[in-house]
Amino acid sequence: MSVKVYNTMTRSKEEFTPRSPGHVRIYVCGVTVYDLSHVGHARSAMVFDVIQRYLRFKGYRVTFVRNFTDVDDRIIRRANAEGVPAAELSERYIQAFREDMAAIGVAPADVEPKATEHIPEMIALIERLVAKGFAYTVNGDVYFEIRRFRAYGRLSGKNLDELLAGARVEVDERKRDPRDFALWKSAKPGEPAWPSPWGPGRPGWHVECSAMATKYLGESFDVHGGGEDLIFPHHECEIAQSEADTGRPLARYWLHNGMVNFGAEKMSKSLGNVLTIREFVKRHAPDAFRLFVLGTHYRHPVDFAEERVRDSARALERLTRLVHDAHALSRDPSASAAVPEDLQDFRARFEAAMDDDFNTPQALGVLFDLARVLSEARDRTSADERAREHFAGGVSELVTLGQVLGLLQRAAEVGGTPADVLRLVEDRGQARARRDWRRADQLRDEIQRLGWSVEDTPSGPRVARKGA
RNA sequence: GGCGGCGUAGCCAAGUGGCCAAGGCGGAGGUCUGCAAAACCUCUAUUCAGCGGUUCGAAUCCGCUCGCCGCCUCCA
Repeated sequence: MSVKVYNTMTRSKEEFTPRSPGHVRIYVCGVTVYDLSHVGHARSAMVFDVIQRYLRFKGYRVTFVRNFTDVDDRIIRRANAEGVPAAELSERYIQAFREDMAAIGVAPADVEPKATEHIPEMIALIERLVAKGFAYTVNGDVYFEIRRFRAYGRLSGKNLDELLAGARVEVDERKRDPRDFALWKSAKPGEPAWPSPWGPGRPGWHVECSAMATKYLGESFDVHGGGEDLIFPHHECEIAQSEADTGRPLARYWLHNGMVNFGAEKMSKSLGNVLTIREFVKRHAPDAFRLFVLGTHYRHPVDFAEERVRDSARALERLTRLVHDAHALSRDPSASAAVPEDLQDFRARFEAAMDDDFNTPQALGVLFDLARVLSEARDRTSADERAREHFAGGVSELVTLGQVLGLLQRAAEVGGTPADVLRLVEDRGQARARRDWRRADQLRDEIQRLGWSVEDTPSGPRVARKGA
């Protein structure tokens, strides 16, 4: 079965075939590191994390690149306000971003290039564009001349004349055309600057991605991704620069994730309606966010709401419980049991959903269908050994498929229960046997204080880490 | 104004020509139970914003109407 992806460039679903058979090269626009990242950034990162995971699951080798924009007006402004060097500020937020990603289970990219470490590549690209007549210099600035590149506007479906008509673009007398964009900005006092053929300055935003993507993935790679708010002008400009330079398509497939809305409006710094990832993980389990995000197709907008995340957390519990129960039943949880024949259909359904432009809501439906079957199977496990094996095999399949979506990672690696907790559980069992309910309830409270929960089931007490 | 998209049960959300319109949350009933909680089982949209059309057949295609959102400016 082959993967189909929706390509923004052609506005249709296309069969996915990487340029090099078996090897997928992906570039995703990362964040500008001038502040803490919010759940909108988290969604984007998570969407491409899942895409990347799925392609690996399908047997592709994947080279995944996600950049950091660490030189930019906002970084400079913020650094000046705080009285620290821009490099120090951006480094702080790169660290924060990495911590946040780890907290929500988003894997690091294979390469995470920073703009400031690729200035020579950018200068070289700009020089080529000047030499080829696509760019011009004015007093230390370099601009890309939009009219020289025929295909400008193709990705975003913009009509060049209408762009001009609507022009809310800053009027800058030095540009030949208001729609031209900066490749190189000359340094003003107090700004970080690098030497260049046009004098000291810094790169424009769009040129970073072109230079870094090409450096790590080649002139023409497979997937270029990012939020849909980057389609114009960012990705449009990247295409113009790179393709003017090489004459080859920068990427074969352009994938864009929908926005996160907060109170019916797009979550965004400029609107001030953001929730940082940091703030979020204080209140919710990471997997609850993942389930929440993946419950909507990646191209659609999603309205963020606490209540909705809590719904996801409840749903998630049903899955993690199955995993914990399988561990409790199995002598050797690391030995993954064979997938029972009657459960093999689920993987096919899961793949069919994911093959269709990464339809995670449908894939989750398959996981919950499997969970229902497993729940019934669990009820029979106390009786016989074969039922236990069947259950264990089914749960291992649930974990395998869940991990493709980045779910159930922690639940699956849950180790033993600490001895002190086990002792309390044991004591409580004895108290219950004596019908000493007061003592039993005291012990339950104590167990909960240690961050664990205990529930009584027909087959004995069930112990679990809270929120896992 | 230009471009793109959305409107499916109380809430969220798949489905985009033809088996009973996935799945989750919530709700109702039941099993289990010292209590509590959980879990498990069953049920929960004759109907897909509205109107008209194409078709043997439409939530799915076409047209119109209403409502909502994104991009066109820094933005994941």
